[in-house]
Amino acid sequence: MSTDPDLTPLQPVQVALTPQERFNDYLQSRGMRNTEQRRILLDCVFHQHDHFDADQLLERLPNKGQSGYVSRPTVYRTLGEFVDAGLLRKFVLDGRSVYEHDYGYPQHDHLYCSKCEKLIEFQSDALIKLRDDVGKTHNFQVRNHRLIVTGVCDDCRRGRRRVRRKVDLI
Amino acid sequence: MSTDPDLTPLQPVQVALTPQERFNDYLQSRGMRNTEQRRILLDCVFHQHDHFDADQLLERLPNKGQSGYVSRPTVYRTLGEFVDAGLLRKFVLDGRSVYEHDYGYPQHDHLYCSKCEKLIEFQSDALIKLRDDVGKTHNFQVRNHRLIVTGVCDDCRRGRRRVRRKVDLI
DNA sequence: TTGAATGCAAAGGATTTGCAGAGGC
DNA sequence: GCCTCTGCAAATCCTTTGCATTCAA
Repeated sequence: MSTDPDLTPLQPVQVALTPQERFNDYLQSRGMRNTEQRRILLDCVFHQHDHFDADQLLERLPNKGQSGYVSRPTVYRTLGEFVDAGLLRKFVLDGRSVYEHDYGYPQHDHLYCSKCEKLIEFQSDALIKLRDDVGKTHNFQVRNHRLIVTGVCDDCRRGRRRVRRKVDLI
Repeated sequence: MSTDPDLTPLQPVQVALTPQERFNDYLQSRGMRNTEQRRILLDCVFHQHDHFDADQLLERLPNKGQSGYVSRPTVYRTLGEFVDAGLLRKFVLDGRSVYEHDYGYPQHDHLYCSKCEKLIEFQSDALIKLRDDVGKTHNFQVRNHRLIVTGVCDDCRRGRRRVRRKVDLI
């Protein structure tokens, strides 16, 4: 390989269906309904690639009373459905549930900057192998894993001032 | 090495001070006081080597009204102090904060069985190297990491019936 | 038409905080 | 005696739930 894989931005994976199509299949297979709220949330979630929590998703949506509004309980319920449907992955950071694209996106892990709270994605085949090897050694059937490497990112080491966000764009 | 390091139970690390001595140093250096509650909790926490959360620690202590009782807020406050003092490490599992020995115990990671909720420790130098290499590639200053590999443990694969606990002994 | 989904309000669980009294140093 | 620590009660934060109404199929 000529370029370092850890510095190549993660590339989308080839998938047969759009997230919308895949979610429709999921809904139909379970006798669930294709409601306006589910369409709004799916569009919002797949409109940009980033990490977000329920609050941040709510902030991107119209306020109460306006058209396109979705209530907080419905946001929580629907995020759970997206995870079930294999569209999103969820993990916990500083006590909040954080979501990221799963469908159409490769397996990866994160560097987490404790100064600016930015998440940086990286992909490592060696980690997958390591994890599987440890599993074999313990006769443990591996389903998945979650690695978060905490430290200080390049920007913060250089002393750059930047807005501190709860969870940053990549 | 003749034995597989992943199957050798993790061995304590040589340390100069007992946890009690180290915590006393920590308290003195900050002008904090050596109270009975702190002594009770430190003894309880280092009396056995396992993973536990605040509730489980409370369950091991005398009830309200009895001698040796420590209130819930004090348990939470003191666990935070133990983490600050480098005695315990904390991580989040299924929405609860779980604590484990840090002082006098080697860096390690966990296999987490989603059936019986048991935690199995393993140590991997290759993981440390991998994590440091990824950090270098991104000019990211690594402080620490947390890897949890989820799956099904040996016992559960064999279909053994066992009590399902919130967080099991190792 | 009919059962599923929504929004509201309220509950829930884990953890934290304000404060008055207790207790190290 | 001073100032920290504790226990109590209440608050907080994030998330979930019960229920009457709305709405997709």
